[in-house]
Amino acid sequence: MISKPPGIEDIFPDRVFKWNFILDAARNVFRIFNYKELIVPIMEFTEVFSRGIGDDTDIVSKEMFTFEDRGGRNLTLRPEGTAGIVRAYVENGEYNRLALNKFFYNGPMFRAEKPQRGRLRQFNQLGAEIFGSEDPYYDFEIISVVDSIAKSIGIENYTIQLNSIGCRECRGAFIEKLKEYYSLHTDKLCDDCRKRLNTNPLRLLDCKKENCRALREAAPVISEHICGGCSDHFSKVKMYLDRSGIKYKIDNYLVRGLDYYTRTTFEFTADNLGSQNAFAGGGRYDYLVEQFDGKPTPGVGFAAGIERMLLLIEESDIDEPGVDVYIIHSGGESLEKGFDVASQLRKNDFSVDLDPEVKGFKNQFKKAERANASFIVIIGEDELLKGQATVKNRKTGTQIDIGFHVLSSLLMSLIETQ
RNA sequence: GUGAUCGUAGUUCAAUGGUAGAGCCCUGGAUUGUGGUUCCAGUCGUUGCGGGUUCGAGCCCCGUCGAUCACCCCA
Repeated sequence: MISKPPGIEDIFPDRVFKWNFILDAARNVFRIFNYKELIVPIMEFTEVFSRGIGDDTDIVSKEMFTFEDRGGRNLTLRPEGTAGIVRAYVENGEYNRLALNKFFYNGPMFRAEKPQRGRLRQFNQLGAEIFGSEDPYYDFEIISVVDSIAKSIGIENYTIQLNSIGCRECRGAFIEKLKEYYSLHTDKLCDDCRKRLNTNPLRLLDCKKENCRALREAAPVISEHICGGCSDHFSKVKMYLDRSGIKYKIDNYLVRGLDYYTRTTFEFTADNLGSQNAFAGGGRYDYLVEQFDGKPTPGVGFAAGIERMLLLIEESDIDEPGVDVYIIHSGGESLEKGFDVASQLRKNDFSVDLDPEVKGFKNQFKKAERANASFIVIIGEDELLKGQATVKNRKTGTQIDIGFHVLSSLLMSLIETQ
């Protein structure tokens, strides 16, 4: 038997329904906040990601599905959404059309990681990006959008972790201080952290090893080293959050694994996700557009994992509605009558199902049950003789007889008034 | 990529190295027209795959593939 590759899922209807519930809720939030949908390719030139995300990040250095196409071009299945959107934004000169753009997107992403709970090789994200303003209001707005989506799909018990990692200038100075400090203690660092000291010193703060954690206690703290501009920016973000009643926790050690972030970074975490505890994350990226040779344009955005949100609402009973009518018949003329009713109702936008094969009534009642039908129409020998069909309201159990000539129209009004 | 645990029917799980089984699901019947409760019967297997040890392997050993969880990292 042929199976699917590791870390890739088939999604069957019961999960698809919840999936669409999440997407619909998100789309509604995006509408409320006036974001427009953007659809960009799943494949890009590899350079889009190496330049956008950073060559030294784990994602680029060891997690991308990269291949040569038949023309010898170096392509990669997108590991995240932002880089491709920035590429599209720059390539199409969107900043010449509007000073400010608010986009949202959703779709599959690919990372060649070892799968575990909440971590897949093909996973789906929905996210948004704002281009064209460095106003802290927009940092708040992005967080507020995620918060609204989480609330509207019924996720409870999540925490918003918030940090500012500074801008081009002050971050550089902070990193120097960090390097200075950790260089004095290289003997106590783990192997990974010794490498990080050169490649990505900010990540030193993120290490979970005991020794490294202990060292962190006395390490320079970022909030004390960001410049006045960044500090002011961060205060305003917090002010907006406070005003709108969105609770958050400052986490000076929140460092994200993509190089493009500046100033505000945030994560939405939930306890019951296992060790992959973030279901959304994002932040500001004021230099990313110029890194793609675009006109310098600040930006801020987020991405949320659909499968992880699905894990969080798995227990909630969001049930797919059933069909309006299920038709039970005994073949021959009774099937023909049932067929006519089904056609009539379907033309009028009602949902109907039936099994054309002649089976026992018990079998058909089971199917009506499984289809979660609101009404069951029974057309058998007796009904044909009487010239009336039996209509049963499945929830109340009451049934009435209705003449065939008014059956369709009466059914429709019954469904609408129930 | 590293580590731990685990792979038996569609599914959930049994089976001191000695003939592969049960619940659920599914199909049919008890009930010649009223489903979600009973009762009865039936279908479904190269025990993930490949080697090895043994008179004999689902069970032990090696390899391989896959899954789960954790590390790493992130959504």
